[in-house]
Amino acid sequence: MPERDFFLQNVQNIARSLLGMQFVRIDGNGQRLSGRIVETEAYAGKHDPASHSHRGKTPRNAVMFKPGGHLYVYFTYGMHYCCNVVTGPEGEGEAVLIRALEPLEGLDIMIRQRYKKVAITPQQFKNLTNGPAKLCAAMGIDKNMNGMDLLTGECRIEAGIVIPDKDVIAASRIGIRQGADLLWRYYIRGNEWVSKRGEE
DNA sequence: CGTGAGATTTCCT
DNA sequence: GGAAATCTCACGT
Repeated sequence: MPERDFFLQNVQNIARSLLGMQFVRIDGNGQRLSGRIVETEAYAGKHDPASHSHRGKTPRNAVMFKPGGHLYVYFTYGMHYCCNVVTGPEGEGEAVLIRALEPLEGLDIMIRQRYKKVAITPQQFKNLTNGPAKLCAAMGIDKNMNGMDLLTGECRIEAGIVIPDKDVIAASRIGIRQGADLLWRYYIRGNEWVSKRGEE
């Protein structure tokens, strides 16, 4: 499991390094829910027009200004939660959005939390964690987990497999207008769980 | 399989 | 007032 220093690096380095690592949550019953991180996006501080922190601190984005290694969970489109790993020193307002996971442990619990039932179709299984709001639903992440420290909490990052540079694709971030020219979205080439794949 | 409407909070203009 | 770091469902192909 990474130390604090890992989360104080440059936000783009961390977004790329998180590919292949595991995002783990220990739920209220002590069950491990986990997935391999296969897609991320870097959001920088005040100079990144697409970042929530671009216009300064508000009640919603306050956690982004904590030191790296905290969890920033936001509510969006009136419906969904998305989760980020805060990066950089305190006050920078940088974070990495976790956009997609390849599910590894606790699949039955994830399926129940996302679909409220046990039996699902193959199409529903494909949609379990291939998007930022989908993986939050499956992992049971909501506003109660906003601000949690990943180094001590029930939610953490663990070492996984190493992804070589030739298998990392950098692309434009999804769902934004400002800053669309920056290639700050990273994903694993050919991975079936990536939300939107381009040329591979 | 593709397309389009709807759900409905937070923050900015 | 309206867009936003999204997803689901209905309906047509």
